[in-house]
Amino acid sequence: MTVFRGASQVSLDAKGRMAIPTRYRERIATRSDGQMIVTVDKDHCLLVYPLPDWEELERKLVRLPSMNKIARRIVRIMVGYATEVDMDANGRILVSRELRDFASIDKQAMLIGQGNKFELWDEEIWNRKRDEWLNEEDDGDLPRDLESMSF
Amino acid sequence: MTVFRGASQVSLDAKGRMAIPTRYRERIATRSDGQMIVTVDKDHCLLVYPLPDWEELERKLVRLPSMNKIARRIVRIMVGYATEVDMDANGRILVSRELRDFASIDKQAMLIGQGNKFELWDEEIWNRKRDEWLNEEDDGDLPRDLESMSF
DNA sequence: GTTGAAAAGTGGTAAAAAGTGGGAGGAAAT
DNA sequence: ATTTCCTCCCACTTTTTACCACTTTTCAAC
Repeated sequence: MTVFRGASQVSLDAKGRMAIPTRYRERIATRSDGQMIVTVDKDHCLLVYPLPDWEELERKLVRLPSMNKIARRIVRIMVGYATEVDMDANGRILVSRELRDFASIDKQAMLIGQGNKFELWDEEIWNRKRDEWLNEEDDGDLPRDLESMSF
Repeated sequence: MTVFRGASQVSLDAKGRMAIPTRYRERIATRSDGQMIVTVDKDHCLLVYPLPDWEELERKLVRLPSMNKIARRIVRIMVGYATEVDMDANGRILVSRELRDFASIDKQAMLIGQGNKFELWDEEIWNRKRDEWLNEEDDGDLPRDLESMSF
């Protein structure tokens, strides 16, 4: 299965409409007839899934043990904010005000391909976080597999 | 398998197009029909892979433990920026604005052969860093294998 | 050393594709 | 019933991309 990858600068218009970069459109149209789910992430960005991929994840989420506090919270938030959107004739999706507010997305955003989904960040926040992450990476424990990996 | 080696000064035009040095072209055309992936490195340069080599690495990356923060970040950034490019009829690839911005690449750059991939640096930054690296004292621990190696 | 030919580098252009904004029609709410 | 909000569609603008053409360099032969 092909994966989504790559970073694109995207802009949202006054109505909250966002154009999906062309290189992804055909894949999305094929996979889910343009139907996607947008929800929130604990890092305060948004997540964008083709509908079937979301459904698969959702099935796993709702099966998590209800007694576990952390699991409950994640499920509550992710399922709670999950919003179905459709690509319009111009390849745009409408991102609701609630979701935009959650992620502090105004006009300029970054759409980041992450395998079976996208992350959507306010552009400024993305750039700042990215540089933080790159600078922090030198300390802390690396997973064994990563330590021995050559890029 | 042949490896990429050697440093080449390359220039990008106003559109971000960069000519791959001729000596590499045939190898790339053979290996991946001209398809390559450009992504970012934590040292703020770009990495350029023939598509199959990238895919192999990507498979390893996405298998890293999701719960590990550092691994998550590296994957997020490397996959997040990975952009597919094709050599055009003149042996050039188009480096997107996002990637050029990340690595501060303007007109003049250095393409550094590094085995199965290339590094791409802004020329000025490369020259400065290179001198820094050469002047740095040999402090810190060397890997065992390096200590005992004779050049 | 000079000339010629071929290959590589570089920039431009035109057609096509994508991005963007606006408005009309309809639904929902008050 | 009127107003507001949404959604879908249309049209215009901008960007992208593929192709072409010209310049420069390289290499070889004389």
